Amino acid sequence: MGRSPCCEKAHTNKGAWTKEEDDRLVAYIKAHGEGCWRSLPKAAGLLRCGKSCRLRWINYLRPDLKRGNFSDDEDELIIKLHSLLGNKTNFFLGGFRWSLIAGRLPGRTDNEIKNYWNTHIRRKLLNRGIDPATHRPLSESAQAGSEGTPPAAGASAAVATTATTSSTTTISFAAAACSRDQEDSKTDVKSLATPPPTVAVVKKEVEKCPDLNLELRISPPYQEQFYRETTPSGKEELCFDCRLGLESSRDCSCRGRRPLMVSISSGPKESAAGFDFLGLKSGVLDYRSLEMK
DNA sequence: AAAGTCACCAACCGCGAGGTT
DNA sequence: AAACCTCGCGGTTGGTGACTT
Repeated sequence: MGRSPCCEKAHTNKGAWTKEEDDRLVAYIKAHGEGCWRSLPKAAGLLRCGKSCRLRWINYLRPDLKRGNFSDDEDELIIKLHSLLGNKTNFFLGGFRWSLIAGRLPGRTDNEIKNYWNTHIRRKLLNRGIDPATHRPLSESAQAGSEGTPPAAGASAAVATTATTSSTTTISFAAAACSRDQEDSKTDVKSLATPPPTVAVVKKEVEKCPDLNLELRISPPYQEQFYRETTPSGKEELCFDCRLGLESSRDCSCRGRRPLMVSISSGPKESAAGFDFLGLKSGVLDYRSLEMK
């Protein structure tokens, strides 16, 4: 039954990696590619656990990693995403948070972002009087906590908890007309996460007027969505919030210039309309309501 | 200059989901 | 079907350098 353990812990090194170990790991992965972490240490001549090799590669040795300080834009992006994705209790994203945020920050790892959050952003938000966990004013969060209200997952920009009973929680999303759902349901695709490019997972929707659609579209960050077409020959840059799909945000600075949302199934031009963050484009996710028993 | 404190971040740990035998 | 493994995740720890007293 089963397989043998991934490594014999008694015979593995721990702690900081040496230059030689790094070189061996890089050379091996360059020659054989990623994966098979279990057998990699032995094959590469490393006295390390496969798990440790994977971590070292992903967090430090990968050639596409961006080293150095976070820019202000990255700061704000992390805060917005953290606010949007909430904590691990976020019901539809499960335990994912840092990895999703990392997916929107090319060259950054979840571990790096997590560390940065804990050391910089957390303090920054506290200095602004904002609770890092709930993204609400500290006083408000304290009050909510004392009333026994669980902290909002922070997805206020896109998700609103509208009703709670002792046994059922109903969470409503931006409404979409049911008739449109039915017409469009066979062509809609949704994006929830953006791991490295090249992977595409698309599942066709078959249900009519579903309460919750969890289809996934995994795609590279879409640069085109930073702009929208204003004329057949011209494009206008979107504000930071719209790039994140937070066009309803109070901070949105291009509100007045923005056209009405176009049905995402209107054809190939849809992508030029932008506003598609994690598939939370209004009208894309047909989460009219979801009940959690 | 030495001691204490703080900040950073690489690495470890434990867990859950999903796959394999 | 059950046992066991791999992978990938978030939380946490510990080493180290910078800064302050």
